Amino acid sequence: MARGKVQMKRIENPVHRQVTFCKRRAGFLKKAKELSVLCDAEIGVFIFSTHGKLYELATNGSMQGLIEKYLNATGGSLQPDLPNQTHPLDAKEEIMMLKKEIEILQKGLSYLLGGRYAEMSIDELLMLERNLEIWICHIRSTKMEIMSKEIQLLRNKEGILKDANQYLQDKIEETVELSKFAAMTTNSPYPLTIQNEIFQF
Amino acid sequence: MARGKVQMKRIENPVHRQVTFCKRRAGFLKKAKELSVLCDAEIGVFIFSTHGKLYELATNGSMQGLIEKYLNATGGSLQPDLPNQTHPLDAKEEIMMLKKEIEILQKGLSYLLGGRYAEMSIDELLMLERNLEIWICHIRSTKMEIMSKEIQLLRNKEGILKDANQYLQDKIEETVELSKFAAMTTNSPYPLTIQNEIFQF
DNA sequence: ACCTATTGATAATG
DNA sequence: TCATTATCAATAGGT
Repeated sequence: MARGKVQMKRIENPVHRQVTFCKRRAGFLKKAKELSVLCDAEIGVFIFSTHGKLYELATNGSMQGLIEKYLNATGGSLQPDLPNQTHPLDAKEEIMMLKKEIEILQKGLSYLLGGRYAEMSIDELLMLERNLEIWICHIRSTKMEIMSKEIQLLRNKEGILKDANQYLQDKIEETVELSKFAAMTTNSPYPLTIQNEIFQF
Repeated sequence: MARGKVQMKRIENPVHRQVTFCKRRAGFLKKAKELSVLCDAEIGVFIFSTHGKLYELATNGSMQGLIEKYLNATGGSLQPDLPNQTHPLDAKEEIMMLKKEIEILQKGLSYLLGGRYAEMSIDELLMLERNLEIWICHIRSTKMEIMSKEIQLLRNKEGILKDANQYLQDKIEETVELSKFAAMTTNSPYPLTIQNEIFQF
C-alpha cells in the first residue's frame, strides 16, 4: 500500500509480520465499525493471532448473541449423528420430524447458552431429555473405552514387569549359586535391592 | 474516500446504502483474507445485513471450528446458574473449582457444537455426565411443574362438572317426581341419557 | 457494472 | 511503541 507493493503471502520476517498485524488489524476493525454504521449491519469478527491471542469485535451487543444468531441462520450445526430409532417412515414425514428435532435441540442449546427453558413445551422437554440421555450414553461409552484402554495398558505393563522380575530372580539365583562356589567370604544382599527397584516403575 | 468525504453515520438513502454495503463488504472481506495471509492469523467474520441476510468468512477451515475456538478462548458463555452443592469452602478454592467446571462445560458445549469429545479426559467426562444429569433433573422438574398445573386444572374442571351433574340429577329426580303426579302415562328413561352426556366433557 | 478523482490505509523509515 | 510520509488501495459519486 505504501512505498512498495506487498506480495500476498505470509510475511516471513517476524518483526515486520507483527507490525503489519497490528496496523492492519486496527484498520480492519475500523472498517468493520464503518461498514456497520454506514450500512446498518451487524458484524462479528474474531481474529486469532499466530500465537493464539484473540482479538474480537461485535458491533451490536455481544458476540454471544451474534454467535447464536449465526447458528440459527445457518441451520445451527447441532448434532451430526443422533441415533434415531424411527422406522423407515414416509420420507417427507421423517424430514419434518428431523427438522422439529433440530429446532428443539436449538432451543436446548439456547438454554445452555442463555439459561432459560421456561418457554419449552412438554413434548419439547421430553425430546431434549431423551437427547441428553443419549449424550450421557455416549459419554459413558467413551469413558468405558478409555478405561478399557487403561486396563489393557496396565495388563501389558504387568506382563512386562513380571517377565523382568522373573528374569532378575533367575539372575539372582544364578548369582547366589556362583557366590557359593566362587567366593564364600563375601555376602552382600543384592537380590532384594534390585527386586525393589524394579517395582518402582 | 473518493470524491467527497463520507459522514460516519447511517446512509439514509437506501439505494446508496445498498451500493455502499456491497462495495465495502467486498473490500472488508478482502482485507480479512489479506490480514490472514500476510500475518498468518485465523479470522472469522459474519455480517448480517439490515434485512438479516448473512455473509460470512472463515479464513481457516470452518466457521464452526472458529466458533468453538472462540468459545474456548473467551471462557465462553456456558452456565449462568448451575446448582452446586458444595459447602462454603475457602473462597479461592471454590473459585478454582468453578473455573474448572466452567472449562469442562465449555468442552461439553464444544462437543454439542462440533460433535467430537474424544479429547476429553475421564474426569472431565464424569463432570460433564454429572452436569447433563443435573440438566435432565431440571427438565424433569419443569415437566412435573407443567403436569401438576395440568392436573390441578383438570381437578377444577372435574369439580365443576360434578356440581353440574349433581344439579342436573336433582333436576331429573324433581322432574320424575313431578311426572309421577302429573302424567302417569309416559315413562321415558331421560336420567341416564343426560348423565352420560355430562361425562363426555 | 465500470470509471476515476479523491480519500484513506499503510510500508518503510526514523 | 509512536510519528512521519511517500505511495498504493479502496471507494464515492457519476455514467
